[in-house]
Amino acid sequence: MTKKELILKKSLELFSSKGFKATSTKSIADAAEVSEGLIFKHFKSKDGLLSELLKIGASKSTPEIEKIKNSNDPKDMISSCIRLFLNIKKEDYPYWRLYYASGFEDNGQTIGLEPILKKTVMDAFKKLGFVKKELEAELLLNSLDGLMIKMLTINNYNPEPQVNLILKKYRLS
Amino acid sequence: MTKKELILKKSLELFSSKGFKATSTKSIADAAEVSEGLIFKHFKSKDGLLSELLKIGASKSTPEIEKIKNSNDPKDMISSCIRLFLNIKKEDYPYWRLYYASGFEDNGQTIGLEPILKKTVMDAFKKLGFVKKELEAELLLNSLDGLMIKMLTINNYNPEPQVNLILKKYRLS
DNA sequence: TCATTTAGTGAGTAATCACTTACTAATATA
DNA sequence: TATATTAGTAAGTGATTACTCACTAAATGA
Repeated sequence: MTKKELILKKSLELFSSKGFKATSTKSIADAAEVSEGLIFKHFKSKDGLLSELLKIGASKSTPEIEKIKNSNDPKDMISSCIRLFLNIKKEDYPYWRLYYASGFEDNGQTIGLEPILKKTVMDAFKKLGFVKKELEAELLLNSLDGLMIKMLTINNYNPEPQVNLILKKYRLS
Repeated sequence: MTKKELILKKSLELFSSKGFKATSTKSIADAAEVSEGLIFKHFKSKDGLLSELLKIGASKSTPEIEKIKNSNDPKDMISSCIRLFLNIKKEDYPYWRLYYASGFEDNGQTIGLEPILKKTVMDAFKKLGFVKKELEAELLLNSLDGLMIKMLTINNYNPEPQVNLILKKYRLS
């Protein structure tokens, strides 16, 4: 692992556990066992380091989300939205925690899965003949966001029972 | 309004919008137009100020939650849990935002309504003959938490359509 | 009335903050 | 091989941090 990768790894850990503001560049340098200056050589600023992390995190989930979007059977699509959570690797939790936490900050964009999946889920509900497709899509994504937050904040939380219950509610299991 | 109350008011605004760590005691003093020292006279430390705010916030929601807990008809109980959101005053949003955001920090306790309402909702589902009462309670509270987060992070978000949809799903409207 | 507590201030404090600079060592490229 | 770029560091920088201290003014209570 290069020193640059070490900085990314340790800063992700610290940002996602202690918070962005509460993590000093010195504490990152100490954790990664590099000089503080190197952080600024590679990422220009603390904010630059954060956005690099968010970019990496986004790129990790993009392929799976694209796969969902390209599904043409609406039942499959909704089902894989719900199952999405089961496939998130433990090692990627910090990225998601960073993403969700940033929604609570100043100028934070909309939180959660809604901006990513709302249109997709709405289309699927429409194809399935739901009348209030927008409300239904929102309800599903709100439930999934609530579940996601439990996964991210409770240690060793197992989302599978909830996932199965939701699948059952939508008659998809 | 006393200067102490002014400190509480302004710090609540700043903590809930910029975040606790990102808000300096000087910026609070400036906003409240008092000397920085006065903050420490009244609250001993920045952490002391935060916990005072969380205490006040909790005391604001306690009466309503107690009322829900004391309801003996399970349908009423679940229905008023869901309706709870409609009664939260806009002026109290910053308290809730503080509460939810703190769940994302280190050592943050469990997030959301679960620790407050899970037992109550579980009992209600049991009385209504639900088999998987725990899972059902969790699902409902997850949905409500997801909704709550939208309310807290999206400006002028109106929760009423979602509340009505959820009530309908549980045949309570 | 007089002593004590409380409210409030302004000018500090050491520590920490994000970031810079001047520099060396390694590596790539012509 | 000569040159330029990159990786990396140690020691700073001024600004800001939470917090303290010595002090005054006002309120309170016996």
